[in-house]
Amino acid sequence: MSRNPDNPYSKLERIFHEPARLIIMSQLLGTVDGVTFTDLRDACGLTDGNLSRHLATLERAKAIRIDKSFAGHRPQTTVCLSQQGRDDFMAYLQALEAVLLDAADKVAARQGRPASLRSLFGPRLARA
Amino acid sequence: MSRNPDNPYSKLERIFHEPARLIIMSQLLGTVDGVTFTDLRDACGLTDGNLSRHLATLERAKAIRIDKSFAGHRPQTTVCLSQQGRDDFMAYLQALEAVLLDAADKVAARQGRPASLRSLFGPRLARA
DNA sequence: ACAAAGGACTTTGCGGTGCAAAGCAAAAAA
DNA sequence: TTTTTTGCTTTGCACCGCAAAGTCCTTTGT
Repeated sequence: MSRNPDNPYSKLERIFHEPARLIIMSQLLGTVDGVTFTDLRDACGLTDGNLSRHLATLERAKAIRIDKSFAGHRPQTTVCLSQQGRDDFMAYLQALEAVLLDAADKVAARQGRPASLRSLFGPRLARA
Repeated sequence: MSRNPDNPYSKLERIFHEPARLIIMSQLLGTVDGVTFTDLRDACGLTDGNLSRHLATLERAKAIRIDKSFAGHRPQTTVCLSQQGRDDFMAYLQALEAVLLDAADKVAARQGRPASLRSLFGPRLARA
């Protein structure tokens, strides 16, 4: 990875390339006003400790904002995607797509047929 | 990730989810008779040490076979995708695709337009 | 009023791993 | 013969994901 850092794989930002953070970011992608800690935990199927740690990591990278307030008398943490986080994550997703297309090409070439994501990965792309 | 292990993200096999191994497997996907250590190293842009370690990991997972022979008087390591490795990696790629589609849906929903991978990630998918 | 239970997180400990640098053995070059 | 190059493997360390434990407050019995 170090010798030619201009391939699509080198753009796979480590910060997002972790399954737990991938799912966190995907959840946040669908929101406008952020999500509470507990909702996010349940939606992602993560343990409290895990989510806490990953959120800290994402906050350090300025991908999210973490607002602490109260709901009634209980503490309530709200997680919100930052604009930079949204932009960076979209860039990461595009890099992922490039990786996928590259692999699809390889398989197609080996089988001597034209590259076709649909026939490689099934009919789901028909929706696009 | 531990609470509901039935989401597409939980299928992102760690063994393949490492950028270096992702590129290694993608390279192998295009081959029939395997690749030499040095060719693979150059194609992937990895250092010797790095490639060696990742190959050992992939071999332990039975994703590849490593054949050692001689070319003339020099040692020559040939790396070959196993059938299981090919199958498992294809499954991983499908999981990746599901993640991508999920994210695309989230973005589309937030913007109030129908899900469309093409418009999210650019025109490259038009080839499919 | 007091104790026990529950909620909302955070911190700790550790096993695993990616990476670069160093090491090694054989062959080719000088 | 000494040096350099080739073709790898091993070592060391710093980082990191994860589960378990801990903290602090609130609510619910009794």
